Amino acid sequence: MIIRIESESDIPIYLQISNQIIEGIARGYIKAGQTLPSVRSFAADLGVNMHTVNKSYHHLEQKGIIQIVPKSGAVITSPQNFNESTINKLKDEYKHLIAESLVIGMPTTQIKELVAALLEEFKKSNGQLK
Amino acid sequence: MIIRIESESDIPIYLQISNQIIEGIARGYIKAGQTLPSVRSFAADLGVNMHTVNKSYHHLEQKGIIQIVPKSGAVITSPQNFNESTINKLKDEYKHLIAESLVIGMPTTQIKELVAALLEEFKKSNGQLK
DNA sequence: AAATCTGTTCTATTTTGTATAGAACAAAAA
DNA sequence: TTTTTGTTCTATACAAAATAGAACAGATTT
Repeated sequence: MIIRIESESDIPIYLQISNQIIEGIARGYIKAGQTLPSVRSFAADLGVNMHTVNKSYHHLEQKGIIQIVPKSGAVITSPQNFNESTINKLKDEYKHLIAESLVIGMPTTQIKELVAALLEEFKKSNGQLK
Repeated sequence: MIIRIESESDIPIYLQISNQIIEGIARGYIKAGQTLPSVRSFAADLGVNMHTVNKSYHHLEQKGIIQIVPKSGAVITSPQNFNESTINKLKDEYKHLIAESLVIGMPTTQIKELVAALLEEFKKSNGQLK
């Protein structure tokens, strides 16, 4: 799995890492039970600081996406027992994203089509999706 | 239109204001051609600094959602001629949001239903939606 | 015409977030 | 036993966010 860091981006590096890991899981490049690289080796690969990768991992753990085993590694968790607040935050993000789409003039049909197309794209990469 | 600021939130105040204005437009509470409150009066109402509201307005102007007329006011623009980068950023946000939803185990049907339900909710508030 | 209100611009300070750096610790793995 | 692991600590540097006060010039209201 390839991760690209854009230093010019307005998105913090630790979030760029988190987001691309999430996409990698959704696409099936990494699967539940597998382990992420150590913070030191990953940082060396990406050319960033160890603490930046560490922050990214803890960000993913807070979302319930990975589990950090002290002195061992970061393991992708199975999609289960995720907390309510994570789901509510996601729903709020959907609400705001749809609101903005409507405001800039996207028709409802186009929004539905965009979502359906993206879901198809992920399904294409990851056959195990429900 | 009522706007609530949560000081505990990790979302910056100026973004909370922007987001709720966008939702207000999507819901039809404010319509194209109408004017937003002055930065000073709005700031007084919300209990925040004038410059924070000013930042929010300029953020909305950059998105093409309002037009700031110097020495006059901030006017809601009609949904037209939006730049490509705004749309591409939106699509990227949809992609990441859907990826995260899939990772925490939401079935594709549930994602589609959530989007459809939110679209219905906005339609219910705003009859003029396409 | 005068007073008020408007967004703008400027300096200034405080707080928080981001990113890097280096060092040390204790436990797990090789 | 040596290496690797995540963790913790101090430290620095920079940027973003939020507040504050003042002043300006144009628009609006009285």
